[in-house]
Order: sequence, then C-alpha cells, then structure tokens
Amino acid sequence: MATSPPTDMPTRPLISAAVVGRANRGRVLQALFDLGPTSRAELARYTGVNRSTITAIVQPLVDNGFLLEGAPLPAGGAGGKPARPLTLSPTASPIGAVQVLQGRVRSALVSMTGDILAQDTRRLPVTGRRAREATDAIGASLEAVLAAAKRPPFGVGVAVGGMVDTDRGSIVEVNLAPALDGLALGPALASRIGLPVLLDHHPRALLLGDRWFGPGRGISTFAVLYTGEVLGGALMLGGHLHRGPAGAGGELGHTFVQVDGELCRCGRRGCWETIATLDWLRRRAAEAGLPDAARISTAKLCRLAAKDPAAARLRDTYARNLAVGIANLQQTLAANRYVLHGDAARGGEPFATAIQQHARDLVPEHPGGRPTVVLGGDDDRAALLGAAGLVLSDQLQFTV
Amino acid sequence: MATSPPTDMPTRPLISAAVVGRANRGRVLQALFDLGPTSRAELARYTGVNRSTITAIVQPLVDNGFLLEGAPLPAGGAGGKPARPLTLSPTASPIGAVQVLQGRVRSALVSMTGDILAQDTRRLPVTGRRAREATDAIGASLEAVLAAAKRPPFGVGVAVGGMVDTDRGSIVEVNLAPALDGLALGPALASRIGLPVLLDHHPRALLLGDRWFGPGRGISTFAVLYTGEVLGGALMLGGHLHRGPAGAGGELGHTFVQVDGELCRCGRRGCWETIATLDWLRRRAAEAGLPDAARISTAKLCRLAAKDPAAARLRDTYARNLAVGIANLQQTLAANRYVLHGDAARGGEPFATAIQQHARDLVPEHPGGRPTVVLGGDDDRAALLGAAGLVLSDQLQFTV
DNA sequence: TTTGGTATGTTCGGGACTCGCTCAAACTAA
DNA sequence: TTAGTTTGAGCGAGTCCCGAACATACCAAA
Repeated sequence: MATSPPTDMPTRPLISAAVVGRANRGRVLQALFDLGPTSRAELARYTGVNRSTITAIVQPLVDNGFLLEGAPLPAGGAGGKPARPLTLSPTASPIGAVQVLQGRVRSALVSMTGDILAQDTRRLPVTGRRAREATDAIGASLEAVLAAAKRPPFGVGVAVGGMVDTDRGSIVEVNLAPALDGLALGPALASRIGLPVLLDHHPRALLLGDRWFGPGRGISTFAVLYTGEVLGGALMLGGHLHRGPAGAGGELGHTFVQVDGELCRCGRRGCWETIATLDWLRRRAAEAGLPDAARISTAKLCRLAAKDPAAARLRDTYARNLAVGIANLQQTLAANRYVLHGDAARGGEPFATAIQQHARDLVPEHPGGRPTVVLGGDDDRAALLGAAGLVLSDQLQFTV
Repeated sequence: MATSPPTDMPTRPLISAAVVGRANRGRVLQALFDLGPTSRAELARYTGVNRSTITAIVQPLVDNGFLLEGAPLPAGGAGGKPARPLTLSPTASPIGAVQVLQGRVRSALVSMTGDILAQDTRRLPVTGRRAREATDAIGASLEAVLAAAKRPPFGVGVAVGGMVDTDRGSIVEVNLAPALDGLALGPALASRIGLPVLLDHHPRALLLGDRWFGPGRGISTFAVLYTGEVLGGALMLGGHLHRGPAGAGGELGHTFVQVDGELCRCGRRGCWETIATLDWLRRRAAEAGLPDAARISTAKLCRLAAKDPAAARLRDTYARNLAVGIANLQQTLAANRYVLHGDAARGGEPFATAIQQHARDLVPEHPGGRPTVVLGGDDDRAALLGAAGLVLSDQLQFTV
C-alpha cells in the first residue's frame, strides 16, 4: 500500500454517510465481477436491497460509460419484462500493472474485464547500486503502456518478486537484484505518473489475479501457492487478503516442517522450502539417475513418470512434500481451496490431483470440509492481472 | 429464477442506514472497552467523528443505564471545560458464560466490566450415551447463575474443550465424553432459556477473553496458544476471530513440524503436539532422570531448572519446541503477539521470555515486527470471560 | 477581578443515503 | 383480449452523520 503514509493512528473510524455510498457502489461492482452480466433486479436480490437502490447506484455508472447495458434478454419462462444485463465496460478506465522480476520489468494496461490492452517488457539494470536507473526503467515501461489508455487509469499495481514493505510501498529485498533493495518504488512511481500506486509481493498479486479474474473469482477464503526456485504463498481470508503488518505474512516457504532438517538457503534448518522446491527435486532426480536431472521441472518429471517408475516415485514424493505445507495451512486456517502457480502448476491436473490426495490423507476429517487443490492460470498473465487486482481490491473492497 | 450465486460468498449485503447506527454504536462501545473510561470528546477523536455524533450515540445509553457518566475530571493543563468520563455500567445487562469440561460444567454470570457476578460448578454425566442428562445438567447450571441477573442477559456463550461445529452450535467430539459427541448443545440451551447461545472451541474462547478483558484488549491481530495434554490455538486476524468453515481452523497441534517424526495420538507422524505437550515433556523428564517425571509440569520443571542443569536443558528444549510452532505462525500470518495459556503459561514470565527468544531466533528479520510471547491470565477465569466474549464479539463487532 | 483562551458537550439545520410504495413498460399464457 | 409477472424509474419518508454555532466550565495572565 504505497501512497498512504504509515499511520500509527490506532483509531477505529465510524461509518459516515459518505462512505456508505462508496462502499455500496464497490459491493455492487464486486457482484458484477463475481456474477458476470447481471440485471438490476438480480443485483438487488443478490445484495438484498431494493431495486430502486440498485438503480440509483448503477445509473450514474451507465451514464458515464463505466457500465454497459446489454440488449434485453428473452424473458424466462414465467414472463415479465425482459431484464437488461449490465456488464463492466471493456473501454472504461483501465488499470496499470507492473511486474518486477530479477532481470526485467513487464508492464501492461489491463481493462476492468481482465483484458490486456497493451504490454511492454524491458531489461532492468539491477546489479550494482543503480536504484535510479532501475526506477527509471520501470517508470518508462509503465509510461509506455499508460500512453495507450483512452481514459485516465484508476491506478497502478506493482507485483515484486521479493520481500516488500506494503505499508511504505518499498522493496525490502529482491534476490540477485541489490539495486532494488530498500527502494521506495511505490512513492517514486506515484509522483512520476501522478496516480496511486500499490505495491505488493508477487504471490499476493497472483492471489488477487485469481480472486478477480481466475479460479478464485467470488470465493471468500482460499490460498495461493507459488513454487519453483522458491516457495511462497498468499492467503485470502474472509474476503480479504491477509497481509500481516507491513506485509510480513505469507512466508510459507520458511515454515518448519522438519525441525533440524536440511539446511535452507535462509540459514535455518528444515524449512518447507528445503523439500518442496526445484532444488530438492533436482537433487533427488540426480540421485535417482533421471536424465537431465539438473534442469528437470515438474512438467518434465510428470512426462518421465509415465514410463519410468523411479520418476513416478519421485513425482509422488514431491507431491507429498508440497501437500505437507498445504495440510499445515488447512489445519491452521481451513482455507479449503489451494490454487497452484509456478512450476508445480505446470505439472497439470494429474499432479494437482496427486497433491490434493496427499493433502487429504494428511488432515483429519472435519465438518468444515476437505482441502481442494486446483490449477491457477498462466503465470505471466496471472501476475499482471494480479497487479491490476491490487488496485481493484483497493477500490472495491472497503472494510468500512 | 432467483438462482443462488455460484460462489461460497455469502451474498454481501449492502449497508443500510439502520445497520450503520447499530455498527457505529458497537464501535463506540468497543472503544470504551479498549480505552477504559473515556470522555465524549475523546471518543470523537478516537473514532474520527464529530462530537455531536458521539453525543447522539451515547446519550440514550446513558439514559437507560447502560453507560455511567463519571464525575468531571480536573481539566488538563491547558484549561477548558472538564471532561466527564463514560464507563460501562457494572450493573447493565450481564452475559451468561458456560465452560464445558470433560467431567463437569462451570457457569457464570459476567458483567460488561468483566466481573463474575455469580458462579456455579457441577458434575457432568458424560459416559454412556446420556446426552439428555448432560444437556439437563448444563442447562440447570446455567439457569442457576442466570437467576442472579437483575436485568435480562444479552446472551450466553459456551466454551467447549473439544471439537465443535460453530455453524450448527453443536459438539463434534469431546475426548473421553462420548455422551456429548454430536450434541446440538447451542440450540438446546437456546430454546430452554430463550436467549441467543453461541458455542465455540475452548482456545477461541480464551482468545476472546483476552481480547475483551485480557492482554489482547484492543489489539487487532494476535494468537492464543493453549498447551497441556493437548496443544490448541486460536487466531485474531484484523480484528476478527478466524474460525474457518464450521470452525475448522486453529488445529495447530496437528500441523507437521517433523515429517515422518514421532507417532501422534491422531495417528499421523510429526505433529507439533508430539514435541510440545506434557506427554513429550514427561517422557524426556523420565529419560533425564528428573524426580517425579511422570507428573511433571512446566511450572515444576522451571523450579527444578534453578538448580538442576539437566532440567534447565530440558526446559530450554521445551521452550524451543513451543517456539517452533510460533515461528511457523509468525511466518505464515505475522500475528506478532502470542498469548500463552494452559500449562506453559504457569511456567511464568521467564519461560515466556525463553519461548520468545527462541521464536525470534527462528524467524528472519522483517519490518513487520518480531514475535512477542506474553502470559494470559488465570485459565479458569479467562475461559469464562472468553465465553462471555463470544457474546460481546457477536453484539459489538458487526462486519457490516 | 477582569479578560482572553481553550476544551467539552448540546442543539439545529443540511446533506447523503436507503426504503417502501407506486406506476409505466414489456412480455407470457390462457 | 385479459390477467399475471417482472423490470426499472420516480417520489416522499426515515435514518444517520456533519458542520456550525452556542452555552458551559476551567485556566492564566494582565
């Protein structure tokens, strides 16, 4: 959360009349996101208010082109005036989305409907201490896509593949990119382009991408796991992304699953990361004598597993290792739904099912339900949509 | 035609004028809980509203005796009309609190100020399949304390030392009390006494007791750990108790910290419970040759540790074992504050500090803060206050 | 003692919402 | 044609918060 300064004001604001309108408008738009094209009457039923209230909220948005009124639908069996579905306009104000990776930056202009209207990728100078150059490259990339906007964008979301301080909108640390460490990227971009800028950790952006445009659409509690060289995650609890103070939560890779176990990159022993990342997989693949073990991925492993029993065993063990952490999350939070991103997601449905089966075996029965493991969409697209989702969540999900 | 939405999202109702009043009244009362005696002007500053708004909210509550207006305080150095502090009235409507244990039931009448006005303890027939007798005993105990109420109570909270289904208000399973398994205690009590009844898991009641009357007062994010024969916990995240669907969350004792480790009571291997309960402590105490090892507690261990190096080492290892799970919570949720209850709490401040030190050693630095381990109050009292807290949270914390 | 400054708490008019009711429009089925 | 159903708009009423103004109460310096 970049633009708002870190307030230590411990106040619990009351609800004012002004904020009620904003909040309700946000909720109606949320409903439109979650339900797709929906008539005013159905929105009224869904939100439990009078139809006239929906009209009052929606009409200005239709008038200024934010919402589109579709053609009257043929009435349902019972007769009656045909409903006119409302949809989010693909040409309404777009959202800027930035993904900061180790060696490059990707920017996009995203419509409210989840379409990528423009895109830009460029190299990012991250070695040495050239923070200014990095900021300039990111800003230039962002400006390139914002120039394609026909209406002034709502804001900009930035997903960073490293540790961030969401309160300050600054980067704490990005592996192998020392130029970015400590960089207050959010405020820098905000003052450069004159728009609100929200900055967050990459897995949390993925979560919001899934929440608004992916398999988490309309779901109030679920988790995202990102696997690969590292292991990270994010949590949606009760309709809100759980960040923790300054965005400290979600460091799932460095929870202990094997006290005093293998040494982790972080210097401690037995982190989940030590048994559920590509590093572990490649070492075990080499031990098992699998071909090209040093560059194996879950996708390759799954292909090998079709004919090589050793690969199939390794695949199953890896699925179980991933399931261990999911089981811990399930026992702790009972999020029930877990969306895979990164390397593990490219193992496809069978691999997700294998993880799910292990996770279910690892938690006891409870009336609250069982864990379900599903695939997230394409990572690159999901990250950009997620960066846009940062802005959507900020604009639409008032805590009131 | 009015199809239910294809999501698990409980149709987000919009905010109406009526609910705003209720919610704001709740927030003002929360502020009074959290701040103690507070003048109208200070409440206005704290909640960010106009003083006249506070007057409008507070005046009816003063008139009907729910709030008390104290004597004018001597004005602060700068002059001005002296403030008249408002306090919750100890004689306002009380709350019924019930704690269901394996062999007995305790009931109490709790004032809004956290005083226990009346109390009742009786044996609970829990063997065999005599659900009716158990319900009768609980109901009779509750009625005994409710009879002491001078005004009609707000409701009744029930804390159960076992697995519960909070949605149904029913008990899923209580160890060694088969008569209670599956019992819909909430509805049964509600129809018997004609008051709303809220039922929840024991650690979650402790959490709410701490939130309203203990070390969690006014803190929006913290966790409670209960240790002893079993290991359980509860989470306050962003001002709301996280229950999970049907109350499935918080099963911290059965998260894995040692994959394929020691066999746990639950049938799986390497649960946190296997290294952080009295069972582990007593076996290790026996191995170390400590006196009366089979009945040792953390409190006894801490006393022994003063002169026996072996006891001191065991004490340190036990503190680290507890810290492992705290570190995992910290990495996952960054709750920052951890309140101890049960056996470990009776190890006193030095033991809490030892756990805290280990927990800090086990998590990396982050601007979001470091874990803090503090002692909860007396368990028996905290559980009853926590049962009352179930009602307070229900009445005062509208999600709007 | 007077006077100006400061803070508290109340009163009152105004504005921003939502609610319930009513009505026209559009479609179905008998 | 007619009755029934559903959608969407219009209007007055009610509820709540805000801001300005005012009375009250205390302090401190002149």
